[in-house]
Order: sequence, then structure tokens, then C-alpha cells
Amino acid sequence: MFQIDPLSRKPIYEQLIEQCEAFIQSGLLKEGDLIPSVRSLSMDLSVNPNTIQKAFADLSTRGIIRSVPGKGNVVCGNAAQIISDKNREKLDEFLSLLRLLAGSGIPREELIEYVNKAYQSHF
Amino acid sequence: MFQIDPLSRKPIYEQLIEQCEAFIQSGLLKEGDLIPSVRSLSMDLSVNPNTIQKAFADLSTRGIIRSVPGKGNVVCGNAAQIISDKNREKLDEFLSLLRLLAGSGIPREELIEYVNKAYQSHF
Amino acid sequence: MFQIDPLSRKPIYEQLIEQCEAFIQSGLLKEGDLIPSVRSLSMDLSVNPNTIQKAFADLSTRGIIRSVPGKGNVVCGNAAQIISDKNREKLDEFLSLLRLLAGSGIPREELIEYVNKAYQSHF
Amino acid sequence: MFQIDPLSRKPIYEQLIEQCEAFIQSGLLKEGDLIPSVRSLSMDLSVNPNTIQKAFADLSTRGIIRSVPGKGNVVCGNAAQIISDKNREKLDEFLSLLRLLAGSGIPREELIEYVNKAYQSHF
DNA sequence: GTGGTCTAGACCACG
DNA sequence: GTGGTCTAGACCACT
Repeated sequence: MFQIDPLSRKPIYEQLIEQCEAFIQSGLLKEGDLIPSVRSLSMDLSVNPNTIQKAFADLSTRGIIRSVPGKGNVVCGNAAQIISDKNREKLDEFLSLLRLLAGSGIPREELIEYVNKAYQSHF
Repeated sequence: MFQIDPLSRKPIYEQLIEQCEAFIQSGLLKEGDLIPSVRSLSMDLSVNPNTIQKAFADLSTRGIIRSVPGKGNVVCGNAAQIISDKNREKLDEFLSLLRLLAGSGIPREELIEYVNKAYQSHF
Repeated sequence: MFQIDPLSRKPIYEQLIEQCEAFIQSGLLKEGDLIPSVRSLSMDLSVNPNTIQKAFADLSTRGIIRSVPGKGNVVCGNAAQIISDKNREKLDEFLSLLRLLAGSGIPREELIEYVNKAYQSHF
Repeated sequence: MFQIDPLSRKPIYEQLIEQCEAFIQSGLLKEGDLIPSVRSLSMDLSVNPNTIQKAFADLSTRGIIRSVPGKGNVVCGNAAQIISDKNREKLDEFLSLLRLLAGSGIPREELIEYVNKAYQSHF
């Protein structure tokens, strides 16, 4: 389920967070679903347990998952909403990137095309 | 001319690089133009000369500016082209951000609007 | 492994770069190998960490090494190729130096001898 | 006669020194010949007089030219010999460059060819 | 005046 | 432990 790219310059714990959020938004993980344990993820991905823990801690403080004693970490009820709200904050980043591309000779039609495609795969 | 936000999590030297590239792409800086000196920028922005130097060194190795001994740094001839080429490589980043926003409830029309605006300011 | 000559007019960071490249070309350092840490090199060579860092940053931007967060710097896969390509660009420098020596009374046979020796140590 | 490349990263005064030495070695300038004045070179090349002066001072202290009051700078008698001796000291530089190229996939025959050509143009 | 190099030491993020 | 960024201040070469 989870995969990490050790070559990426993006921190491993961030990759885990983003993947988990993507799974929830896509419906692959739903409210109450059990998330793989720190230990199993650590072994499967060959990643330091501290790194997994760090990702889970972040998801936990943001109310996306919660630890159920004796069971493990499960997805919270309003997880999808919280994630959507957070993603909307990336609009500024999107806009500055957009201006960069617009000024670099990429045709407007191409970008419009990308936007349409991004929504087609979500209907 | 140059401005930096010392509170941003983006490194100061990166802010300087991006601003310089934006000035060149917008035509505010043209081939042969002299760039403000390391020392003057250091004082104006209250930033250590080394940090300015680091930004200039990066622009220099990428062929965007060129240091003229005893004179200062000047904009290279093909600077705008090099910058455009580099920016186009950020398309992947743009696409993943786009998919994130598309999946977070932002209406398609809103994003299309942003794209159109980005190009209007470049006519 | 690494050595520097603090008296040379060649900058220390350049000496480090060239040595690292030589190690890779000679096969002493291979793809995936971990390079000595900034701090350890700094102590061993009695050189400021910043100077080591500067050398590594250059190698990194040129795709010869790659920093793995929390681990260290490792040699990239196509490092040897990149280095060879860069070295070939020094042919012009070689030719002008050659003409200088040819015009200064050094016998042709002596230079031919040097060329042969340079290749003997590479078989 | 003299030319400089303001784009080169090689200092202007060094370019002047090397050109003057090349003119002497090639026989274009002989013992007793008058060298262009600081003022005329400064204007012709659009170079700061201080820079020309610096080059002449170096040639003068090394016994290659000497200033004749009321006349200008003239080439010394043993100039060619002094220059040849200095150039021979660049052998180390030549050898390290040679090893670099030998290790970068340039065939031995190609380098031998270059050596032969360098001597053919000097017979 | 200009840029380039270097030292000394600090702080942060990552694993 | 690792690398990355930054400050403070020095010295040198070039024009």
C-alpha cells in the first residue's frame, strides 16, 4: 500500500503523510479503517521507526487519524474534510507556479488542457 | 528592487535567485545590465554578504549572470532562455499540485479563471 | 583519503572537487558509495565545514553526488560519465598549454613520452 | 596588435602579459623593439591604464621589457630565453591536465596527433 | 570600488 | 549522527 522514494529530496515522513492523505481522499481509506502499524511499515519500507512515528504524530495532531489503545491507528471521521481544507491552502503555491509557467512560453491552451484532465479523472 | 521575506521558510538565497530570474523574464533586467553589488544588496536587505554571494554564484554557474572582475555581475545574453527552460521543468510539480486541488473541492471554473488571469498579465 | 594543500593558490574547495572526481573516475568511489561526512572531513583536513560544504554543493548540483537526508552524500549513478564529459571540455586549455611548451624548446619526444606514460597508468 | 577578451575569466593584465610573451617568442617582437605605450593601449583596448601598467610592471621586473626614458618600453635582449624558461615551469600543469584527459576516454592517438601538430606549426 | 574565498560558530531539519 | 542555511567578519585579486 504505502511506498516511498528514498531518492526523492522530499522528506520520507512527508511522503508518508501525503500518501496517507491521498488514500483517504480517494476513498481507499475510510473512517474507522485501521492503518498499518509503525512496526510493519518500518519493516516493509526499510525506514527508521522514528520516521514513521513522526508522520503518524503529525496526522494525529491534525485530527486525521487517532490511536485506539490495543488496536492501532484508525482514520478519523472528518479526515477527508480536514485534508481538503489543508490542500486549499496550497493555492498560493499553485498560483506562483502558474505564473512561472505562463511566463516561460508554455501555451495557455496546454495548461487549460491539464486542468480539464485533472477534473476528468475525478468525476 | 530586490526584496526578501526573512520569515519565509524559503531560504533567502533562493528568494534572491527567483526574484532575479523574474526580473530578467519580465524584461526589467536585460542582457549586459549590471546587477546591484553584493555589498549594496547586503546593506539594503540587511542580509549577510555571503548569502547574496551564494545566490549570485548559483546564477553564475547556470549561465544567467557573469561576473566581470572589478566591475560587478552582468546579465548574460541567453539568460531568459535558460530561465524559461528551467521553469518548464517544474511542470510535474504543477500537475501534482493541480491534482491535489482538483480533489479538494475547488471548482474547475475557478482554476481555469486563474490560468486565464496569469496569461492576461503577460500580454 | 582526501588531502589538501593549504598553500596552493588553487582554492581548497576546488581541490576537494577535483580529488573527489578523480576518486570516482579511478573507481575508488562507486555508485551508491557514501562520501566522508562534512564534519569528519572538516576535522581531518583542518578545514572549515563551510568550505567542505561548498565543494559538496557543487558536486551535488552537477549530479555527481546526491545528499540523502540524515544519511550523508552518496555517489550518483552516472557520475563518472558526467565527469568525463566535463574533463573533455578542457581540451582547449590543453592545446594552448601544449603550444606554449612546444614553442619553449621542450623536445617533441619528451611530450610524446609523457602522453604514453599517462595512458600506461590507466590500463 | 594586442587584443583582449573582456568576457574571459582570465584577468586582463594576464592576457596582456601572455600576448606580449607570445609576440616575442614568435619573433613578431624582437630585442629593442618599442612596445605600444600605456596610454595608446589603454585607449585602443578600452582598458583602465592601471591594468596596462600592471602588466608592463610584471614584464619589467622579470627582465622581459625595460623602460627607456623619453622613448617608451622596449624588448630586452634575453627576453625570449626568460619566457621559455617560465613556460617550462608549466609542465606540471600540462601533466595533470594530460592525466585528466587520459582518464576521460580520449584516445591516446588523438593526443599524440595534437602533439605532432603543435610541433609542425613551429618548424 | 568590485567579486571570490575562507574561517568561526550558530541553528534547523532529517533519520 | 547527517546535510543545509545563515551570520559576522577577514583577506585577496582585479579594475
